Amino acid sequence: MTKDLYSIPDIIMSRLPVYYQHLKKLKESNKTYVSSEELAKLTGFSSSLIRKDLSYFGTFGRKSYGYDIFCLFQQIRIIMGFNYNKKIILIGAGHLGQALAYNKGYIERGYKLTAVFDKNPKLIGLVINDLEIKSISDLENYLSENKVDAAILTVPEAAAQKTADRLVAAGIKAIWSFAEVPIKVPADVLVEEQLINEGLCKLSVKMNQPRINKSEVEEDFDCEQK
Amino acid sequence: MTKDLYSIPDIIMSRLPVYYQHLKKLKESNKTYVSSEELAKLTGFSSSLIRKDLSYFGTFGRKSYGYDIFCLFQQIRIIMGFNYNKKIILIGAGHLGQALAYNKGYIERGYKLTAVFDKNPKLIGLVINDLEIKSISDLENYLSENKVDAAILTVPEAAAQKTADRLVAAGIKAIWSFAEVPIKVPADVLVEEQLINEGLCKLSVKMNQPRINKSEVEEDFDCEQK
DNA sequence: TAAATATTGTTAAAAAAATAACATATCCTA
DNA sequence: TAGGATATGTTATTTTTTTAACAATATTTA
Ligand SMILES: NC(=O)c1ccc[n+]([C@@H]2O[C@H](COP(=O)([O-])OP(=O)(O)OC[C@H]3O[C@@H](n4cnc5c(N)ncnc54)[C@H](O)[C@@H]3O)[C@@H](O)[C@H]2O)c1
Ligand SMILES: NC(=O)c1ccc[n+]([C@@H]2O[C@H](COP(=O)([O-])OP(=O)(O)OC[C@H]3O[C@@H](n4cnc5c(N)ncnc54)[C@H](O)[C@@H]3O)[C@@H](O)[C@H]2O)c1
Repeated sequence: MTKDLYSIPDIIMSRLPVYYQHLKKLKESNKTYVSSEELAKLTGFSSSLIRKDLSYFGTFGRKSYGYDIFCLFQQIRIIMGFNYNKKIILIGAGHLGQALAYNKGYIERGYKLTAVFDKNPKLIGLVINDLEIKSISDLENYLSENKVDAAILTVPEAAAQKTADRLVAAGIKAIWSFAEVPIKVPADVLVEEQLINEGLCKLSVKMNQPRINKSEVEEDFDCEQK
Repeated sequence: MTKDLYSIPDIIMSRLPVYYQHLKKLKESNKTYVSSEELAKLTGFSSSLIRKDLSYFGTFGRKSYGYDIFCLFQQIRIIMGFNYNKKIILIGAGHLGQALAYNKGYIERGYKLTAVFDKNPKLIGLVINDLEIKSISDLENYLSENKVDAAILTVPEAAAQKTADRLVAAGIKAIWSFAEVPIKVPADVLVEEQLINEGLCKLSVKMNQPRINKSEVEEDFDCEQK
């Protein structure tokens, strides 16, 4: 792998989780090889695009055979950094926070959940997924004593920015935020704003288009131009 | 709005939820207008791109002033179909299903949750968000008697495809799936696979790149080429 | 009211991404 | 072992997307 990966194009990066998902599934089948054509059928991307994407990272295929499913899967894990152990904490053990804590999707991606924090006294002390929920007031103390690579932010919108500020002040450099509000951080901190409702938006747009084209929509609500 | 919206380019569509999110926030400030330059600062897209995106749908701006925040927000709601009432059901009232049911993110997007189904007898009959959880065995019956536009799928991976098949057979034309496995449906059915862990993947990739470039990664696990 | 300023909508140019094409290599069969 | 079949990796072409530039127009200021 000779390529400088500092700058994986976003567009390629956005397809990696899709490849990952399909390879994970394929790995459990009795096949050992998969062709770019088959992957195209599964993913909806063209076979040409898939070969191009993969060739960005190296030469993984075998002519007239295709790609070794297991090896390609491992390579994608390396590219995405899943084989590297990272520590993560969760702030906000409400509905979504608990769902995420139990789900363990983070484990296969190389993250170990090391602490969970909340503000609600009724939650503090409860155990979810083998971790006792800590008081948010212990956050700074915990972070000063434990190296943590990233934080999951599942507090209510109103608390999101303030909590992010605290995390940043305490040295956190990567935040996975589920708050429905955009949060601001210094340039050296990574933030991924996970818009959970994005799929719902897309469905709505697609379901809506036939209506729009039939002009069934009244568009005016005293916002005329000029 | 004269443009045929059947084919909003995916790339534009993918930015609409971001505009929506920021406008929602701006709407609560004391500003009434916002310029493409300000939106650029907030969203990270270039001002030029923002003007181009918006001009795809119509002429919403006011020269030397910018965009009326409220009107633009409403226009985006119309484009995304949020002002149109849709009915949705939820299948799988586990951790994630319940979080979604309580969250109400669907309400502002024009969806009304009309029923929740699960398989677990311990859950059936419980009330979440004013809805009594029904038995999944009542699904077909319910759908034959009630018009439903879409379904949220939050059952375990193993049950995802089978459940999707049942939904399709019962006439559902749009599925918002959280299962971590790709599901197959006929061409006339819309599916949005919500990869919740995508943000975690992106964080991992970005956190990993300095390491990769320092070649700290051992890449071989008996997958050499040839 | 005229000049300076601001900001859109659109056109032109540049850059990026996707597709198509194909040369090359490997496999399989007869 | 020769010849057909298969499927990669890469190059060339096309298409899409983004950026840059700017003319047009409204607003603000002096
Ligand atoms: N639940 C969903 O399906 C969903 C979907 C999209 C987005 N979100 C977003 O995710 C976030 C959490 O949603 P939820 O449904 O879990 O809400 P929730 O109310 O169930 O949970 C929020 C938790 O955060 C805790 N909290 C509040 N302030 C805190 C603080 N300052 N420090 C630490 N903990 C604090 C609360 O005690 C609570 O336990 C919200 O921002 C929401 O908009 C949720
Ligand atoms: N929880 C998360 O954070 C998270 C993240 C990403 C993806 N997911 C995916 O979302 C899905 C649900 O996750 P979860 O954490 O809520 O799991 P969960 O086990 O808490 O909930 C699943 C629910 O589905 C019900 N169920 C099972 N089979 C069913 C069937 N045939 N018909 C109807 N209901 C059925 C179960 O009784 C249970 O209540 C899974 O596919 C998971 O991979 C979850």
